[in-house]
Amino acid sequence: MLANFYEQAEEMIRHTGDRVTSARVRVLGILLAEKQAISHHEIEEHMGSDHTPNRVTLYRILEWLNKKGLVHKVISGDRKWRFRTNIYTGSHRHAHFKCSRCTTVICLNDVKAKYSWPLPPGYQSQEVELTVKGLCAECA
Amino acid sequence: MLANFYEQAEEMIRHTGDRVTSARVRVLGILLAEKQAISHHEIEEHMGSDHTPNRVTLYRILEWLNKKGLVHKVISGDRKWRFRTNIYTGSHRHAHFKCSRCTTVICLNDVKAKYSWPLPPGYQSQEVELTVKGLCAECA
DNA sequence: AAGTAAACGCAACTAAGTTGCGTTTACTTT
DNA sequence: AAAGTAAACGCAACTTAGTTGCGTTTACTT
Repeated sequence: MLANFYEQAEEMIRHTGDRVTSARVRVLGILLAEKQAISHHEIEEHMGSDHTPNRVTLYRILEWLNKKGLVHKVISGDRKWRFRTNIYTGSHRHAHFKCSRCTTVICLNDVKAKYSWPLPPGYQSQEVELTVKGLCAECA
Repeated sequence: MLANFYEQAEEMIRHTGDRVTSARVRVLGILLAEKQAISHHEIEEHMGSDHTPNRVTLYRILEWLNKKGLVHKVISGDRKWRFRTNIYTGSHRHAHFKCSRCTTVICLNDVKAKYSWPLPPGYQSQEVELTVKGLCAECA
């Protein structure tokens, strides 16, 4: 199962023209398998503690994936960046829901259609970071 | 000018029933005078370096103001909390715009009306944190 | 197979925010 | 007005996310 994601990840990374390293493949593979936006720390947990890349390397890989458009970053109330592949969304413009009790984060893809913000004249929107906080179905 | 804000701040704080301390009055006064959401650090700069309260105290005051509903917190991409009085908005549900070049933050009050998020069944929304990032009129 | 620049790992650092605890102070009681 | 008290405060030490510099390794090129 996961192997498929690794293959896909390798393909995507090769396609960027930059180097295909095992760490990049594994990180992107994990993010492809995961449907949620997950944190740096959660990614580390998904890799066997044996061959987890160095913390700094992981940050650099995530930053690189973001720069290449394979992944996007979401900030939420706990001051942590979370990462999610762009493959299912195709756009940066969508929201996340974070349960204040169980802290699970889900993506609110439906919101995408609603982004017609009335920005002041002359303003240009590049990216939208949104977190709706509340209680999920299980915790409500 | 600022004196008016301090008076108003004192009135608001007294109204909570909790203690009226000079630090609370000054912090809230600054936030009332400021139209933007500003960071902890920016608040410190607004106070004379002479009588700035301790960093920890400032955090605690801001947390208290938030708990009392006089202020709300906004997170944005730089992982910093920013604070803004609720007096002009009356609701937590509004967005902020942050210019990626000059880093100025403004409030997008008009967005308020648009919050009819299609949350999954059973989910309850408590708070919305949204930052639209892009270029403001001067930097575009 | 050798060369090279891009990735990586390590150590040390920064910056935001938190915790514990002893001291001060706004308010209450007398 | 003076004394008592719990809430605020200040200090020091800590935590956690993320960054920087630099020497070493490795994916790709020739």
